[in-house]
Amino acid sequence: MTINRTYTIRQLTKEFDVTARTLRFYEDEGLIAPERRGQTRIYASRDRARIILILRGRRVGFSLSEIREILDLYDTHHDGGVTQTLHARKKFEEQLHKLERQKIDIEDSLVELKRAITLIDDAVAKGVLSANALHQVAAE
Amino acid sequence: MTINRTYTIRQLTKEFDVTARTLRFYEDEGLIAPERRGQTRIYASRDRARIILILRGRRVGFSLSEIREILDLYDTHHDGGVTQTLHARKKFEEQLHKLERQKIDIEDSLVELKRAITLIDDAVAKGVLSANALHQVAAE
DNA sequence: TCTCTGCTTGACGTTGACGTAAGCGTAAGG
DNA sequence: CCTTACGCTTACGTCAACGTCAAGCAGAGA
Repeated sequence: MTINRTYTIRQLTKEFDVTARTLRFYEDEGLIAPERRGQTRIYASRDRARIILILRGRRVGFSLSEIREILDLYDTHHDGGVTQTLHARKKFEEQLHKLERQKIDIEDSLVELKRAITLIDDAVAKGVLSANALHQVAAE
Repeated sequence: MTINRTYTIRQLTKEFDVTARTLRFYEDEGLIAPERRGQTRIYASRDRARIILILRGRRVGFSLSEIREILDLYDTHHDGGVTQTLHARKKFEEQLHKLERQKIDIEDSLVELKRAITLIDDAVAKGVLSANALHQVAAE
């Protein structure tokens, strides 16, 4: 079962290192929907889980509207018909491919950065800074 | 040796699917510096290589100023002293760590998306759409 | 009671990364 | 010679994702 804790806005801002403005903004944008005790927001575990997804989505380069789409899919595809569900499947696959392409980009960049670093290390070790060798990395 | 072709702005926009405005903007921002024949920009292989780096950097979530920093490092660290060079090494490592963190985020997201898709497939195969099972994915 | 702390709702400001439109130059083809 | 294609600069516009006030309520403690 899901843990049924609740959280204040402050607790979440500290846990995830975001501002309260950000969380309220995500609410305005329909990404989360905490309950209210009077005026004050009361975040449940569900909201917290969504925030985790939002922030990770943000880190991997999804826009908020893309993230909202994914969250909506998790929420609503199961009460739609088969058509809705297959639409959801298609959207999930799109995101999947986007991330796979991005993973390749990252791996390529990692290789390049590591090469640059070893070249620097070699150069420093020998006391020689080879301009040509370093330029190779950038030009390839 | 580096190939010594040149390119018009149009050729590059088509090759990389960006607008001319974008390339001119990158020039204003100091990311590239094509030569001129009169007013007209003439891009060399060097510029093209930089554009590839810029676009890949963009895709993995670097800001243009971060990208400029990296490009500057490739350009200038070898005529600075050892201090400059070690500063460059440090910057490279920072980018490296950022990308490694991002790679983990992406792999996690990939796992999640794949799970969501197989759950959908299973549900559709059985003709049963389990709301609980799907909600698990979002809440974990 | 006063004040402090935390939370709220507007609403305007900011930054990055371009888009878009105006207005002009130039070279080739019909 | 006129249009079409491509290129240029200048400059204002836009959109996302918040930041930054301003002004106010609610409860807890001195």
